[in-house]
Amino acid sequence: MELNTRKKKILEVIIRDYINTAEPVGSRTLSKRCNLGISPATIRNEMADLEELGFLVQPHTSSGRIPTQQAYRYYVDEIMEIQKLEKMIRTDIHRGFLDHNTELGPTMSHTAQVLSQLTNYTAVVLAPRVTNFNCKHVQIVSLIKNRVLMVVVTQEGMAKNIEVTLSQEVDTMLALKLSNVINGFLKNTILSEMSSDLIDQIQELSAAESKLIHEIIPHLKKALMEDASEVHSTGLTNLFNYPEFSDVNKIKQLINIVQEKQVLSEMMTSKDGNQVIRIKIGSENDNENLKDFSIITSTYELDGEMMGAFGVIGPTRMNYDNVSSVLNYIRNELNLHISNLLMK
Amino acid sequence: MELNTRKKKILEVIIRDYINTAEPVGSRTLSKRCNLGISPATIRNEMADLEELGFLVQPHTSSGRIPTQQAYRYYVDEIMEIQKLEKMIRTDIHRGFLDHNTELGPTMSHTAQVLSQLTNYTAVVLAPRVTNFNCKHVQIVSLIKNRVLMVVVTQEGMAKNIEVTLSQEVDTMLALKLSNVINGFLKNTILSEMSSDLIDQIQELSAAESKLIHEIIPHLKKALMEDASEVHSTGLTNLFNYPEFSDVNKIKQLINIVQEKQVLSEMMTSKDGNQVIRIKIGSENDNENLKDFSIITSTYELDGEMMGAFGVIGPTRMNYDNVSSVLNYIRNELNLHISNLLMK
DNA sequence: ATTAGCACTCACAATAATAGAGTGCTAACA
DNA sequence: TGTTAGCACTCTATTATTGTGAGTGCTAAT
Repeated sequence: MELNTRKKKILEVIIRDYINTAEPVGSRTLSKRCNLGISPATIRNEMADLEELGFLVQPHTSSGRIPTQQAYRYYVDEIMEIQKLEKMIRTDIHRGFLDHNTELGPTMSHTAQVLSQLTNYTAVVLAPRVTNFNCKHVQIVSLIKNRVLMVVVTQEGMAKNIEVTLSQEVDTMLALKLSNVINGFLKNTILSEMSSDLIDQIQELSAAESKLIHEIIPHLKKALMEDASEVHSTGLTNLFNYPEFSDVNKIKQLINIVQEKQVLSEMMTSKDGNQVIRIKIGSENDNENLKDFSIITSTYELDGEMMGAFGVIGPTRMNYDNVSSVLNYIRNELNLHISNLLMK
Repeated sequence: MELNTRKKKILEVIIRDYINTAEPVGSRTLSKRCNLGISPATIRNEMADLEELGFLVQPHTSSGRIPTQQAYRYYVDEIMEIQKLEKMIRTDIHRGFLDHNTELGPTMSHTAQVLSQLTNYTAVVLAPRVTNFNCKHVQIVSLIKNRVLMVVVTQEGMAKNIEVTLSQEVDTMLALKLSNVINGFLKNTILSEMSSDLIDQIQELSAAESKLIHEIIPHLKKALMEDASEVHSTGLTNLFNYPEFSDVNKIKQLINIVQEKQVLSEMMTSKDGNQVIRIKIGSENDNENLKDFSIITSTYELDGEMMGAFGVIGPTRMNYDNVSSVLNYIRNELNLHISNLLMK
């Protein structure tokens, strides 16, 4: 769908105005506020056209108009350009990361903090997922009686805990031995491809030990499969300040979204085109609870491999420009710091 | 403060009614609803007295009356009696726990689930804190270059991860050696009392190794000190259904409470008398955000030692009877299952 | 001591009136 | 032919007005 230059300009101004004020935009105020050099009557005509094309709606006859989701989509695709953040803000963010880049956890929660603060929306950050990375080392630690803790360490230096109860008692020495056996296998295998058949080939294992290993492997695989990476969210209450969220039901939806970490995680990591910044507007979201929201996400990488995702949830009347700029910059910062953190 | 029998009875009925309906209670409806055998006029007189004594207030002249915090306090201390839960509910809960008692994490989140479901308020459960327990074992796992993961295991079989960056590279072998050294010390020491002076007495350590140990010990201590145990919360949206929470500001307060896990944790674990069920009503809470809420908490134990806490957050107009009964029973269940889980 | 009766109060709901911002349409204009 | 001024009309939001009902306090009778 192509719009002529003037329609495009008018649509842009309307959207900008509505994003700022949350009030339906009328022709008169519009012509006053931004001097486009055309009269309200002309604007009215154009607006009527835009309404017919599906870009605008009137909440009721004889009120101003508000943008439809289609309008936001058009704005995002055809009008908006991602700006570079101001120099001052950039250095602020950069410094902030330098102060928090000692450990992975703090880096993640700091990212969420910064995101929600810069955008005034709700921020979500997914920590790196351990699954699918090359497993460097598995350490089995005896907890008590027949309960053990398995610590899986990836090539990149990330760790994940898995706690399981086995059929037999495991003391410190046995735990060490089991670790060694499993690590022997792991030298060159991606964990998710590991087969427990190989175990039977080992000679020096007693029947009991072999049985334990057979128990352990599926636990490892299963736990890594369903590995929902940590989800950090901040600024939940930011959204409460926007008039569209004075409705308690919307707030419920929001809370449900943020609490369903599994869903959130899948949604944010699912590939979808090659865009660096992914924008989902209102009903473009599959998740029922997100139909009234927009969500803008991006991902961070290590060696070209996607490590995790982060993004912002807000009203469909969202400041798409600003959020995109922020995500864009944060993405670079994250890529930088994560690689420092894990590979240094 | 002592009230005569009739005043006590009337106060009780008013509180019960208000808890159910959230509407100011008037003399006429009261005398109709519960046949106390006295006329509205008499009730009016008694109510006027109760108001003078600080137990009731009128939202406006010529409306019914609602209980004050003082009234709830009196009700909780002098009127209410903790009932045993119905047999059917008890067995339901018990079975539920049996289905979720394989690991600590699931048990905790299941507890939160059950609590919020049975009470219709917001539930909070603190997982056991590792601090102050006897440390059985520390395993140091090499992550990458100079980053290591320390896994601390307590006598009771709980584990905690601590990730740190050291000044030197640590490989798998060195990690094992460091573990052994530290475990040598730990045999009979509570970790928080461990001194790094002892390290210098060991002969077989190289200067580099000794230096590493000196770096590690403070990290261990610090991490365990500030150990905010995991906080599980559920049923945040339960409260939205009560009329007192149609106000967005109250919701903000609630979310702030639940998100300040550190504060919540300290508040719930701080000792305060010897009560099994601890009830804090409105402004009795120190935390500013909790001034409009009531919170009822209890603790669970292992060998007489407090392991963690759990409780329910709701409006001051809370069903104190029911919540107390539920907490009381859950407490027993938790004590039972935790000991099975950790000691079996 | 209790209660019936009565005048009074106040929040809340329903109704009506008014103002204001916006629209669509028509006719005049460049 | 595109643009604009003018005008009648529409609809919401605000304010004022009124009635209703549940409740109270007080007084006098039981």
